Amino acid sequence: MKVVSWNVNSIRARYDRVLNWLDAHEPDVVCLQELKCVEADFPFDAISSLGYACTVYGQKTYNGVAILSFDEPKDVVRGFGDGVDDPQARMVAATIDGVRIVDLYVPNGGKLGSEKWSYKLSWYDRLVRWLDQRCDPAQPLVLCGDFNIAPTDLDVDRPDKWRDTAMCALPGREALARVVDWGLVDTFRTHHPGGGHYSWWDYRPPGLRGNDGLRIDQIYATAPLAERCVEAGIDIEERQDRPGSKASDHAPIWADFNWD
DNA sequence: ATGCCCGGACGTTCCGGA
Repeated sequence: MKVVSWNVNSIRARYDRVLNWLDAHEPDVVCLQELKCVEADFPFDAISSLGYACTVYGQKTYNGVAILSFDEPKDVVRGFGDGVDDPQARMVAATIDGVRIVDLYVPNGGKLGSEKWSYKLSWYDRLVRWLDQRCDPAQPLVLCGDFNIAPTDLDVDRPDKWRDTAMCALPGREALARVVDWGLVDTFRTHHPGGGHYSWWDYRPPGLRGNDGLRIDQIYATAPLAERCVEAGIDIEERQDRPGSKASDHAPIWADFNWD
């Protein structure tokens, strides 16, 4: 089972790229973030024609997540359902081929100390509560997406520049660590213990040209699944613009599991 | 100290992104 996570920065702006990439790689499960559209504007027909069922949680202009899968999605959940009044579409979950798939677009966090920063930290707290109450680390589960946190300085090209930002500041890293401590393994880090691997580069200079990257997209797995992860990677080629085709600011990341 | 580059929108500049 090949699982992909990709923040596409607008599914409509990335329409051709996403279709071509899916056609070329044929992953079993694809978790998309930042659709930036409501469900009615999602390209169901084109993606379905490649064989995928689409589980979409959309939102106008901002956010929006989706899980694409060859197998039928079961037990679909949109949002934490924790009683918090939160209109932002940042989480969707489904069970596919016996694996619980959880797709996240964690809030950016804005400036440290801002309202958005508080929202990000509380969102992480809600995630941990949801995992504790609704999921089991002894069962096969994938938790993936855009976490908007570089877990350690190994995941940052210029740690000094990014230290006091929402992507790297200690309270955020501690919040992410509490999620991981619930019972998760970082599939990429397991297979690539060294630094210098990133999944996001700002459009603005120095960006990709200057390799000012962060590894803020991750595919985590619980132990019974992580021990079956045979390889993981980042498709940095897809971060490159091509003639007439602009890239997302995030590269797709993937993990391959020996599962069925 | 800020913008740089993008995408989206009751657009003609703004907001949000990370």
